[in-house]
This record gives sequence, C-alpha cells and structure tokens, in this order.
Amino acid sequence: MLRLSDHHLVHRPLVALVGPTAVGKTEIGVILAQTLGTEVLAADSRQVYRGMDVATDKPTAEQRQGVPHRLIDLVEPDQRFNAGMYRAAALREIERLYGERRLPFIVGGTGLYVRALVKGLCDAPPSDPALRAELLDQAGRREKGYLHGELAKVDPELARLLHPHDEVKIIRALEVQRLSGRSLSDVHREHQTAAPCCSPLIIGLMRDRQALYKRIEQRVDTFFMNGLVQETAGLLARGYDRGLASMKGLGYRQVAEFLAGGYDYMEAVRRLKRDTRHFAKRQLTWFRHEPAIVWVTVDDPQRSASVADTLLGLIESFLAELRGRPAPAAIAARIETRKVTAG
RNA sequence: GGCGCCGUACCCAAGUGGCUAAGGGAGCAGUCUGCAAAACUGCGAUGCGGCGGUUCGAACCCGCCCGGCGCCU
Repeated sequence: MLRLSDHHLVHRPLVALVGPTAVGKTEIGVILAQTLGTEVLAADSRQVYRGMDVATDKPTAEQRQGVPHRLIDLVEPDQRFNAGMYRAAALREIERLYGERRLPFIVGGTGLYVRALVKGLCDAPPSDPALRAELLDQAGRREKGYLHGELAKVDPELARLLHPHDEVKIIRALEVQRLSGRSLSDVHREHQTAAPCCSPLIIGLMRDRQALYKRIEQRVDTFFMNGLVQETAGLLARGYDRGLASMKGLGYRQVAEFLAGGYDYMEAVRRLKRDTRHFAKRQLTWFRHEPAIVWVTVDDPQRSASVADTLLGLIESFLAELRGRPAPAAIAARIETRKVTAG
C-alpha cells in the first residue's frame, strides 16, 4: 500500500492508464489500483451516464467491490456532460486522494478528458445550448457555408484551419466569440502557457491491431449476450430520445436504429463491430500524437497480472524519479521569495 | 471430351473501341481546447486472368492458354 510523502505531494504526482477500447485497461487498472492502495478514477465520456452499463462496459460489481471506482454514473442520460464538468469532478477526487496521501490513478480511453484534466481547458465560456440552437437555425436557413463565412469574419485564423463542413467546431468557435467577445484563437494562444495540474505519468496500453480488432468483436458479442438490446429498449421506453448525446454512443446508436426498423439484428451487430473498430483506430491516432505517453505493448496471450507487474515497475521508478526532482517552478519561486524576504 | 456463361483493387461492382478505368464496402492515414464512443478531412488499379494479334487507339474486337460456374456426353 502506497502513501505519498510530503515531497511527493509537492509534485502532485498522477498516473494515467490510457489506450484504445478493448485493449484491457479495466482489468489491469483494478489490479494496479489494488496494489497501489488507491481508487480508479475513470476517464470515460460514456460511463458517466447512469443506466448505460452494457455497451459502456462498466466495471463489474465484483471489480468495484475490491476497488472503488469514481467518475462513473455522474448524470442521467438526458443531462449535459462535457470535458469541463469532467475536469472539475476529477480535480475534486484528486484533492481528496492527496488529502489521504494516495496516488490519483486515472483509467480511461477518452483522450480529451485526460488532456483537459492534466493540461486544463482554455479560458473560454462553457457551451450554451440556446445559442447553439440559434446558430444551427441560422445555418439551416442560409446558404451552405454560411457559418464558416461568419467565422472567417471574426477569426480568420481558425476559419482557415477548420473545414467548412465541420459544423460542430465552427459553432463552438462562434459561441465563444459571442459569449466572451474574443476569438477562440486568442483564447487558445493564451492557454498554451497555463501550468499543468499535476506531474503526470501517462501509460499507453497497446496491442497488435489485428488482435485488438478480434477482442473488439468478441466484446461486442458479449454485449448482446449481456442484454444490450433490452437495456437500449428500456432507455427508449423511459423517454431517452435517440438524438441525445448519450444515446449516440456506440451500442445504443446501432441498437436503437435496429429497434426502429432501420436494419436487422445481424446488421446492428455488424455495424457496432465496425464502428467500434473505427473508434479504436481514432483513439490510437489521438494518443499516438499526444506527447510523453509511455507505451506498453501487450502480447495477446499475456496475462493481466504480468502486464500489471510491468506497469508497477514504471510507476515505482516514476515516483523514485520525482523524489530527486526539484520542486515545480511555482513552488520553487515561493521558496525563493521567502529566502529573499528573510535575508 | 463437347457446348455455353463468366474473370476489372482485399470484397461487391459500373464501364462493351477514344478525356486521367465510375461508385460502394472494408482498410489505412489524419484533425480535434467545454456534445469527443461526437463531429470532420484525406488516400487505393500506369491497369481490367495470361500471352499474342487486329487497330492511329483495346478492359472492350479476334485467337490460343489458364481459372471458375453451368449444361450435355
């Protein structure tokens, strides 16, 4: 059981286990959290929804009994949730763990959430559903590239970067502009100098692509055996509309379409497998370009316990290295000031 | 053994003498700062089973061969 020293706490160490869906994060995460005497802080944009358990592959009751899991089941499927809310909730859990001298341990595949937590979000206002609806409405009645044109007027730099079809990001940029009076480009520039929340060790779990795809297909089959259709039908019956962000997640989207008669059962299974493969591939692209990830490749027959051992070694040397590292700049400056004042 | 139909990318497939061989699926590569399991972008044949021939020009017409399917003996 690991207890952080004062010196460690100054550095605010944080360990994150990331990787594509179905790579085996959950199982290895539970072993590691247990060994480290800490909890699992999920970084998963789908497990936050209550009642969506099967296709989000939430940890089992058994897994949760041994190790508390946080940042799961935070909102109802029709409530808004986003990276900003995740960051705030995660920071609360992290402070609590530091108070108990425990090591915060993040496990999850939502790259944006991990980044938002470690590096913070830019100082832009949160999303405003009413304003978005208004912008979408305007776009609907004007010509095709209207919103992109509007963005080009106020933030030509970002407009050049965004494809005219990329409505989601164009609307976000216009939203920030309207709400704060500043261009999103400016807000981003300012954020680049922001201090990180913690000293992170980010471990990326990797598998051979073919092996990963095979695991994905097997996992989708178990979702259906575990009642994905029934769960989706139940959510729809409770009035959770297919247009909700939560219902657009993998599994619920395909099954809802099947239940609506869009295609047959076999096609729903086929599409969910395919879409999950595509998703895993996008996750790999995201994490591949994220700097400072330590990659660990899992061989197919390798047991989770043996992978956990390897990762434990990485975590121990990370903590040992922090011990020898001078305090972060902000704290060093404070010590320096004190010396000057004293002298 | 004979006759007929067919062979275009990993898969399906359009094209049946003249732009640079449609399209779809799968796959690959990428973007991402408050919906991120979302949304968005980019990319496959110097070649049409093979070898000859006809033609200014052949995936397309002709011959032979190879492979597949069907029917007949």
